[in-house]
Amino acid sequence: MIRVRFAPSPTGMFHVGSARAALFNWALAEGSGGRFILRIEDTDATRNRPEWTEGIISALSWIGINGDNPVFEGPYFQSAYEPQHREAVAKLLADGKAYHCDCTREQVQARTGSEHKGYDGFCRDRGLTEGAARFRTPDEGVIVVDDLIKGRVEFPNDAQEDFVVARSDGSPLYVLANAVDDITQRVTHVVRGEEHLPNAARQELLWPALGAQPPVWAHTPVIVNEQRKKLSKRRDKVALESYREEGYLAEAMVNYLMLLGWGPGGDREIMPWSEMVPLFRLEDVISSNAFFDEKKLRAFNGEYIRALPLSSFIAHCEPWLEPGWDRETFAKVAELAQTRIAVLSEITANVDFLFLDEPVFDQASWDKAMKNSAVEILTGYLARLETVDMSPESLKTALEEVGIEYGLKLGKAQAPVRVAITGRTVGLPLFESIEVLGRERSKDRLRAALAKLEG
RNA sequence: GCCCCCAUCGUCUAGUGGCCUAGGACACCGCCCUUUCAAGGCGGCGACACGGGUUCGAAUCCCGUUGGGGGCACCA
Repeated sequence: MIRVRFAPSPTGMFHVGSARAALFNWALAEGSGGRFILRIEDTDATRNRPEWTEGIISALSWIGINGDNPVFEGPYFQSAYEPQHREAVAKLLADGKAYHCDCTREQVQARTGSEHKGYDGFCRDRGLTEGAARFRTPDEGVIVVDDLIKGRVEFPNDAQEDFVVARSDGSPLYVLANAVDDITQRVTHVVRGEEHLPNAARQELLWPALGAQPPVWAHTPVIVNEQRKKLSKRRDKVALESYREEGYLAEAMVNYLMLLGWGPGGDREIMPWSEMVPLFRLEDVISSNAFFDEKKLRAFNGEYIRALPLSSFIAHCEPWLEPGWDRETFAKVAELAQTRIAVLSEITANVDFLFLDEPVFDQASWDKAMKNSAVEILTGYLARLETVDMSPESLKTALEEVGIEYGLKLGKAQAPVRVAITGRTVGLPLFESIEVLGRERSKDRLRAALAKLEG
């Protein structure tokens, strides 16, 4: 049985690159009837807060990775396994596969004459009983990492230093703890970001030294920004939560993320998770870096929004509607808004005019629409609004008639009315908007606009 | 500096020696539809980094160059 793991360390936010790695693992596990193990690597006390762990769990859950599916196992906490990590270090030491070293970084650099040479093996045969524990690496030959995505990768041993597996105080380091946990949790496939490829070389050595057969490796390419640099929290929008808060649908996010480095083949890109799973193969993951294109994500999100049943669309909009906004009124225009937004947060700008006492004021929109015969159009339409039937068709005919008087087609004549009613130059179909707004409120707005124009 | 990875339209990709006049999607540009804006329909622009091989034949295989990227902690 295939057992994969996703092993994030708790930081302040959940990275979209992590999300993709998690999805690849999840797809592999689900598609093979295997297990997906969530392991929180919380051994660094400085980056370890309960709410961060909860953030990871909730972010994973949002994209469909949670205990509702029996494929899910965990979460385990790495800190709970420290005794085993120490035991592993002790065994390595006892077997002569690791040795103590008390060199400082400065001493090593002084001996090698370079800050790039790495450790020189000075303490290998000093028989120390204290200090950091270093793993003794082979002096010649190559380490072979057979990677499902990268292929056969060779690391020359003469470029591999004796790396530290435990600090002087005995606390284990990542490369060791990670391997020990993977072994005890019987992980068969390690699927993670390419930045870990160098770690794979060292772990390829560690696993046998710990009496285990190395796992199947698969290192996914990095997700990059427009400068082709790895997405970083400092420069780029990388938090999965921020996309969620903007109104991206989980299904769209998942679909898009899966397509970064992998494709179902054929000419179809929009595809539900359930159809992707049986198609997913690590061997098909592309091995070059991929740019995170929010424009395309947006387009996908728009597709998913439009595909929503109306009632579901309305439910999804709920978090973006102000508490005082009447939900029945909103329901009347929801369908008109559905094809007009690509992220949920955009819903407010489309419907706010229905709920505010006055429409928002936008100088650019005002200047663009309130010129030429604006006063005449507004005045004429205001008069018609006294008696016209409040149906979109009649409302439209009435405006057309006013327009004809001044030699304006509907496209021109509607502009000042639209801005008077909604405050904006673009938006939902005008006559449906007026119908829902109501006769009196619509008249008030035309009057207010006229007052402003003449005052 | 050292080790490693990568290289098809601007972007994500299809392509695994002949099916390629290189396909799709996003973006962009037109046109249609149209009360604005979208949505939708139709069409357009646009790529095999370069140089050598191998082969009857190379986007596909090999080598080199160039260009990008990742990693080099008693962090994870």
